[in-house]
Amino acid sequence: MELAAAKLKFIEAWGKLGSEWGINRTMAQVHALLLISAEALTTEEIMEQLSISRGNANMTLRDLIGWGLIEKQHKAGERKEYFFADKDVWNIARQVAKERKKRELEPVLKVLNELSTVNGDEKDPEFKTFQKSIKDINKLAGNVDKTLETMLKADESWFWGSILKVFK
Amino acid sequence: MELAAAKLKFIEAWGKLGSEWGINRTMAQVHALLLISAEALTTEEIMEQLSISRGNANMTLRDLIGWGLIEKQHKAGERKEYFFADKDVWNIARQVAKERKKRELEPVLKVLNELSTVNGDEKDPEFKTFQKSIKDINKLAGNVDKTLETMLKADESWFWGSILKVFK
DNA sequence: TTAAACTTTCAAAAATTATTGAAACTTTAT
DNA sequence: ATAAAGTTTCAATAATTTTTGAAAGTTTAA
Repeated sequence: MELAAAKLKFIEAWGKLGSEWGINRTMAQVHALLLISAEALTTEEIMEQLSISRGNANMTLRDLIGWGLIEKQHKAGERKEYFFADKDVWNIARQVAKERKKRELEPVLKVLNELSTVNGDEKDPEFKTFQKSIKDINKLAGNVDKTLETMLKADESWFWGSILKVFK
Repeated sequence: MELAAAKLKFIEAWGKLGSEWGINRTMAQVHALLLISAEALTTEEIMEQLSISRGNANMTLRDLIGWGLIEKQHKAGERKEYFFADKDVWNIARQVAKERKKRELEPVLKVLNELSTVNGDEKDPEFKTFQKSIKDINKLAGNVDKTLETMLKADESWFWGSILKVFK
């Protein structure tokens, strides 16, 4: 396979994975494009390579900056803005984990904690079932949260080394 | 808060989380409803409690069975089908992990492996960048895959015990 | 059989989400 | 000042995803 074809295939696969996990397809594709580009790209170049409009490109780039996955770059003597992606895959994973934890896991943990204080008739099977499910989900979510917390601070080789060694 | 209000709140929160993670909101809500119900419910009851149509309820229940999260139950001397959810939260987590691994992670790993065999000019920065990103993502995805593989076979307390002990 | 009870299907409609593109805005150089 | 270069906004449109509901299908009991 040619490099050009391989790039397209990667961009497509990354976009599909993103959309399956609740990340806008275009956003995942722009990220993929920048991730495999040696050079920073302009909005024009991104628009052209992915056949998307200026408005879409602009909003998507803004979102990616908001996710901490790409940055603007200014080249000396040039008006245009260039964009480049952090190429460190472990940083990317941590950044995504950090944002999704904050935006999605934490609000749910908050609700679960509220719901675990609800009290009712201990003899009512409906109440008991509710209480147990909430408690169990809360425990699981708490463990996920702690693991993510560790991941956010950890060095890649230490993190996987520790996990995979235990699991052998 | 009343049990009834708490149930609604949980169903809403679970639906929202699902939709943020690429799972149809209604499917997550039906799952939530069955998870906190002590008794198995009929299609009628689910339709009524969530205000959804018969067609939607039927398709969603079929999907949930496909994900291995709920089962049909037949009560002696009754025509109607009842549905109930596995209440073991660790089983649920493993079942979701298993399905998403199969449906989403594995196809991506396949593409990444193909892409890591692409060859090109070792002096071309574009090629080098592509190659390195693919290699790094592949390694990360492989580690995630191994961890999920362990999780699928593991007992809950052993799994979290091992992880959280290492992380202290 | 047949008819009532129940389940499934799927084309059409509704709802949601993503994208466009042109106008407004900002910055820089002269 | 002003005009060119570049960026941002957002209402309108398009694409996608979800839901409906009625018809077709199935099962059971009499």
